[in-house]
Amino acid sequence: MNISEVSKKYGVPIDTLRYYEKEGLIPPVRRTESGLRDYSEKDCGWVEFIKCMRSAGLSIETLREYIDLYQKGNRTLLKRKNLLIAERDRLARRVEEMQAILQRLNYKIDTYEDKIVACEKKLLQKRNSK
Amino acid sequence: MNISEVSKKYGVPIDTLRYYEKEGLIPPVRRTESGLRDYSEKDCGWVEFIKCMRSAGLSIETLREYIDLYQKGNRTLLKRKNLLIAERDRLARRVEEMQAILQRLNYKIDTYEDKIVACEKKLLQKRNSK
DNA sequence: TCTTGACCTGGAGTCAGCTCAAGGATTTAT
DNA sequence: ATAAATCCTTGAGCTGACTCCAGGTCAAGA
Repeated sequence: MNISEVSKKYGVPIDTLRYYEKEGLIPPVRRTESGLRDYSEKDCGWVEFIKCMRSAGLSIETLREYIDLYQKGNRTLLKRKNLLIAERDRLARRVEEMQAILQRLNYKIDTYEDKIVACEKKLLQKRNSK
Repeated sequence: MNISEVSKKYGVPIDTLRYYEKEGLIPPVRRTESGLRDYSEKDCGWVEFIKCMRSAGLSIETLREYIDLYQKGNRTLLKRKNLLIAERDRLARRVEEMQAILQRLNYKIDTYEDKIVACEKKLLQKRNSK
């Protein structure tokens, strides 16, 4: 699979794919004889994983670290797990925070309803009193 | 309340407070005779609101727009409500996405448990066969 | 064969959102 | 009364994460 196919398949810009690889977020992709990237299934898996984790807010730095550990093989399993746990916990806290803010927004929207009704009433009264 | 008190109270850096005001995220704060900012209760309320909304990911631009509408008075009530609804919907989608990724991370962590157990077993077998 | 489009690299540019620095006025503690 | 801390403004600098550009190579259709 060439780079533009991967780009289309996962909705990640070509420049970003190259950037991720350069930054070590994706293990080096195999090349054709002439030097063009040829993504394997596994490479695609990485692209999808990185896209997903980035969208959850994991930093480039964190993901680089994870891939780095991955490339060192089995002896980093525990470290990788702990990294994932730390990120999961961070994400969980973030989600809770956002849910609370969601509540707050909902409440605020409700009070806007009331304000708008009150405001219309006032306008109506004004009109009637003319 | 002076700027450093507000900064401490809400955990927003002084520079950021000035930046928010300059960018119109907070209505202009009243000054003392000599030009120092003197935050009212209401100003503090804005600071808290902006801090909260920023932490939920609302953009500077969006918040500027909201404060802008607010300062135009009652005739923008509906617009403000609609803005809040749009942001709430965006946030809700975001939260759902993040929950899904949380699931995925949890699953991945579980499989790491298994891998680690399998790996330890293998090591043990090696040691015994020596 | 020629040309057009996709790919390559290295490095510069961009954007949001702060954060810091310089130079000067004001307030507060001694 | 004076030194130290805090405030002010303007404008530059920084960080993370891309995104674009120039200049060159490669591949596939007319």
